[in-house]
Amino acid sequence: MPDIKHFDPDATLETVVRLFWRQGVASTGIQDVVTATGLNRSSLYATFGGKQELYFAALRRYLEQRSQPMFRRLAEDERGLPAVSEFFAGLIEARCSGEYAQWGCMVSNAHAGVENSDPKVRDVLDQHHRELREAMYAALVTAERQDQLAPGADPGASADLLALLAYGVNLRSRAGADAASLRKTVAAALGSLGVRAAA
Amino acid sequence: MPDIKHFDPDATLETVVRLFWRQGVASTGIQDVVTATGLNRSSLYATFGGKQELYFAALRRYLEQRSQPMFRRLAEDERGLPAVSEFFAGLIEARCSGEYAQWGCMVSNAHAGVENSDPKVRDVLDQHHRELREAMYAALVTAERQDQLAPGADPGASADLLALLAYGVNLRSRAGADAASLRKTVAAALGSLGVRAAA
DNA sequence: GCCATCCTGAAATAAGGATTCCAAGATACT
DNA sequence: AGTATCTTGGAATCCTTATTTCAGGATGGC
Repeated sequence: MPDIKHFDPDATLETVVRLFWRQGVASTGIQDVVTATGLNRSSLYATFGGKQELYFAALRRYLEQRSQPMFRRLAEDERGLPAVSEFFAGLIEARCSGEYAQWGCMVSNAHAGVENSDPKVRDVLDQHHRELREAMYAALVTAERQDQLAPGADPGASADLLALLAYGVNLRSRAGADAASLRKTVAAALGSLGVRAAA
Repeated sequence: MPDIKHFDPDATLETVVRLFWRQGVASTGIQDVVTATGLNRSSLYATFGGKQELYFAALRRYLEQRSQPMFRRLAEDERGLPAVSEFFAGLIEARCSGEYAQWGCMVSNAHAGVENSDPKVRDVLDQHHRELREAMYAALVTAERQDQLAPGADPGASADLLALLAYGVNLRSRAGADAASLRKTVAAALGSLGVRAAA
């Protein structure tokens, strides 16, 4: 009966993610998407709908494919503070060097743009924040069980703090902040939480 | 000889600041500026140049009129930790309620957009960060002199941390984060620095 | 091999973007 | 008052935008 798709929607969406991630939604035209994906306008609209829906699909994909795996790894790491330390080390590495250097975080970027006026987008932002905070909280509770936290340190409040700190890292790295100084800042934050600074 | 301007460039620029602050540069058209300021395209271009120059002038004005006064007040406050605490209280208040609620910080927003690809813009972002950090540092050194800091707390590293935390507050508040939870997070951060949580 | 069904390509549409131009009006010095 | 100089309003320019349309090509069950 019908013809089948002549392209891979998933690979296409991944290309679109990178476009919106780097340039934001307002500065990315459909023409950019057409050029980057190599497929046709008609196929784009037929598969994903308009620009707004395309952006939303890309944002969701970023959350699921990029953010959540990191959150899961953090939450399930049983080492406590070293897990948190490693999370930030990986974050800073990814933000400051390699293919995605100075791209920031697509979700963090979405906070600052007009994207966030769409309620569905805002839901994704809130979900991202909630999941980041809870992963951090899980790691800190694990740390507390292993007596890695300074007396009086509250895992809940500390999770909030470290989550916000991650947004700061994402933002500043997009403007070219130095990886070394970001690492030092994170180390200081973790040092103030733990009985001893975590490697 | 010449005619004089029939409008106040300074008041106009303030209007433009609010446009770019709220919507970003990519989503704000010259038509929006014309409508909001009430003046004519010709006058706009003759006075400020094109859109990019207009945005840059607005960004500088934001830094000078909005950010730097806050930084100065923080740096010159002799109370130590209560000065830092009050800085964040005012920040959260301004970001979450009143005229500019959910607008975020124009400089923080610029980090996430394509604005930051302009080297001149990036210089402003760096200057903003440097001045924020140094104001924070000055307040923390004052706090240290008054024995308000926990033993082993480093004012330099803590200044870095609190500066990044401010970006996190700016970002999350733009997406509608709750003022109360932001306050709690900041309180926890300051509590981990001081011998006792500052009011 | 047929045909309904979908995909594809490229052009067409309609709206909006930034920027420029020019004639008309206002100014302040001589 | 005259005039050179600037400002102003509004139209005009040219480019880019998102979205739609449609004719033709490919597909797979019958």
